[in-house]
Amino acid sequence: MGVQTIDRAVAILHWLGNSGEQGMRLVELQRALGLKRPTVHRILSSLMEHGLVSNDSRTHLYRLGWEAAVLGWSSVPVGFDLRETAQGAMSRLAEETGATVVLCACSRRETVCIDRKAGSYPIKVFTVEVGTRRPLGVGAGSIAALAALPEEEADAVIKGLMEPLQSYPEALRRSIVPSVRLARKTGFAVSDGLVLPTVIGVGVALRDPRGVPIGTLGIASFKDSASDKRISDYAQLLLREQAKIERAFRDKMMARAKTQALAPRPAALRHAAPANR
Amino acid sequence: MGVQTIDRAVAILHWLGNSGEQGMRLVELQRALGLKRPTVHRILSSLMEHGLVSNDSRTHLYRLGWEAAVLGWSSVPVGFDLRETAQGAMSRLAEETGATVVLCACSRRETVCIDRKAGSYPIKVFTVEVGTRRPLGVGAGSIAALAALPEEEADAVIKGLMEPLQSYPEALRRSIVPSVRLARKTGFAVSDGLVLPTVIGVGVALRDPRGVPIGTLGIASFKDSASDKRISDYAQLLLREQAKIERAFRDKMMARAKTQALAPRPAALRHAAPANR
DNA sequence: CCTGATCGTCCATTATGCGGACTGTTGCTG
DNA sequence: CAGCAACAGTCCGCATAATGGACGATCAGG
Repeated sequence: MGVQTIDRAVAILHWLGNSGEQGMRLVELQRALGLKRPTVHRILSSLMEHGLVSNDSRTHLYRLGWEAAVLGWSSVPVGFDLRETAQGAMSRLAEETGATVVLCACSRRETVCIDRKAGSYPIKVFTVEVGTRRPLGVGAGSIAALAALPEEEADAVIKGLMEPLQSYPEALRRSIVPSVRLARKTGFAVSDGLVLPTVIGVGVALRDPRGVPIGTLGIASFKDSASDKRISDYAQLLLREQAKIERAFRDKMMARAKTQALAPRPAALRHAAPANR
Repeated sequence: MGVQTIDRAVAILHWLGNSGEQGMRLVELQRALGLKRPTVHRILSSLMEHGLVSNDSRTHLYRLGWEAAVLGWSSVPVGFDLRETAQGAMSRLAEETGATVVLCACSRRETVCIDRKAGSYPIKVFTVEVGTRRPLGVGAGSIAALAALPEEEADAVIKGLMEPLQSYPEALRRSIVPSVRLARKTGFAVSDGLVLPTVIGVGVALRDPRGVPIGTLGIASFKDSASDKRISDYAQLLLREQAKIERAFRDKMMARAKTQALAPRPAALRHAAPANR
């Protein structure tokens, strides 16, 4: 089905994204992928030639490169940038709660952290870095995203999730089904110390105009005597911002639909050429 | 050197980015790449499986997919998002001039449009869409980027540029060297009807804290009796915003350097795994 | 209903990518 | 500072995985 080399290259890109600014060494990647060193090295070299991967020649650490960012920017139609659209929400939430706000994008059966904002509260909760990938089901926002799927689809996804969740505690795995059920009713999800013992998280899903979850918005704070009380406050704030963001997407889409009306279908050849060799 | 399949996959991604929302048909890609149809189709299928490419099943048009955006977001350390950082500048410029503002990212020997904002002026200049790739040398910002390179490097790049610029008018090619020289003195560049006859553009380079050009900011408007006079006004505004953006990057980098101080080097294996089969 | 365009799939061939084995480099340790 | 261990990078013969010619399917227009 897939093309072996591309599958491997994409896997490498995912791992490097997940490693964030820290980066990864060649052997780490080798072990992670279960491939031989020369193979990984060759693919990395190729990706580096294209700028998708960069390599700190001092430390030999590999990271995602500038071209990965460029590819992303050039793929997002003006106004549909999730990170940008959620900017205001993130600032307001960090300001109002003082806690840590996390924005993730849904990526197949995972979520990827794409932005993070720390509030003023002196003890920061930094459970995830930008780039971190985690299977759906891990974290409050993630649960909310599952709850936003059509019930059958969610069940199917959850079934397939048990394997990647192997490395997480069983308590987390067992909590998914009931948590999702609850989130379907309330519209938000809570993760009470399941991912990290002392951390409590509240999250909502962000849906595109068709209702498909494309991201999550969450607030993380330390568990203490007052945290139970805070949960509902956080949830209210999150639901408010969720509405704003989703409306922004709807509006953008409407505006777009108007200017396009009925676009020409067959489309003759374009000429201006990307100069890749 | 490179891995054939990866080279081809990246070339496809570049072409699809360049085609923007319009998308491309299979045969167009086939012709563009000079490959056989089954080959292109197989690579496309693989990229689709990974979500990097999407396919409108009604029109059979291929476009960049959601995962391309996700990859981009997850690759950009918080605060170093060019598109986001330039947001304010784009709005102010569009507001103040009423003209069309264009933001590009430098990508090897090309520039890629990554954002666009139309001012209030009733006749819009839409020469480029988000995603459009053009060789360096085409457009005012592009010239400014060349001028921001060390002189020797710029000369080398310009030399290698003549081939991809084949499809552009000779007047444009001949204007590059003198335009770059001028831009080196003034700090901005002007493209007077060279890309499109009736359009005049002014642009500046955006440099990272090391001085390397990573993007361009430009203003495009129609040529008329007053346009000569407007050029210097536009240039002043652009230089102002250039300073702001570059300072923002410098500040972000400083802040980052502080929190990191001396990061641990060897870095043990991380466990949390991206679940790509 | 035919013609001419495109999209998608099959499968034999072979060029392409794979990985075992070697060399070079870095940094720890006694 | 010699000696070792762990890692980065390169070479090249072999076989596997990608290639592309050929075929069938689909759709639009005349």
